[in-house]
Amino acid sequence: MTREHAPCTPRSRNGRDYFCSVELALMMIGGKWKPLILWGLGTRGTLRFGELRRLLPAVTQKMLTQQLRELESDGLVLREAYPTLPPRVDYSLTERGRGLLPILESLSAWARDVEAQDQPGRPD
Amino acid sequence: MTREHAPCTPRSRNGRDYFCSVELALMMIGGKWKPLILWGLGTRGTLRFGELRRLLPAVTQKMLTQQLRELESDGLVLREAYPTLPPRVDYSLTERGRGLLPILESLSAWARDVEAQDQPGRPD
DNA sequence: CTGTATCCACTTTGATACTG
DNA sequence: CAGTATCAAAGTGGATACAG
Repeated sequence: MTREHAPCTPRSRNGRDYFCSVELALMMIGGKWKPLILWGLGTRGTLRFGELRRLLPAVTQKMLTQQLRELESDGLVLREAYPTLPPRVDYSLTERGRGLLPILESLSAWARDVEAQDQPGRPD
Repeated sequence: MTREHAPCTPRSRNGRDYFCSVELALMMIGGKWKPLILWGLGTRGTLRFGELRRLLPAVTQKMLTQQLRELESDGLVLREAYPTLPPRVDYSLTERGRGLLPILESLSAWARDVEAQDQPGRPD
């Protein structure tokens, strides 16, 4: 690590301040349910709102809507609404969102190592 | 993405529930100032408490102590206290903490792409 | 079916003062 | 120097009811 990869200059996005790019990334994926949502959309592809709800029963409707809105406004998730009756809304990952998946997998692998170290003899 | 890399089985750590390993990782690095602290220790090596304070002036003393305690109890940061007068405490990354650095760099690179796309003509 | 709106509990963060 | 204690402010999440 000879170069400075993440300059710590104060910046701001949507009114929230941050100092390094890692913080920005965490602002976008750090919501309580966002990793789960991203993972769901990443592994299953396009999902309707109701399908997401059934996939993540622990998430209340309010939070699911809210987190999806934030993911959408950060350009990670694409929302496509069809003004039919009853209404139908499809959610999927954008290119930007898909670019995050390999990193989430690395994070996941790292965390699974941590779990394995903390609880030896319970490899899965 | 043909395999399921992060099984979404409910688990718990320190009394907090989570469902996938990515969430666990976010629990450990998702604190408001943790990325900054990890980055500081990653790029500068061992730092005393006061050096960290000067490096991160925006972080209050209370928060710095608190986040360091959590990083320590998650095994990411090593705390070495010398009972001298005045007291002296050194902080550094553990092996586990260092394992996170390449991933933080990927996250950082991804976020800088996002910044570049959002604000064309301001590459840095 | 896919949302909003409201209210409340809980948690997190900050400001300030004090200590070994 | 490196904290701890306390209180107040702000943010977050959940339950419930209602709407197009």
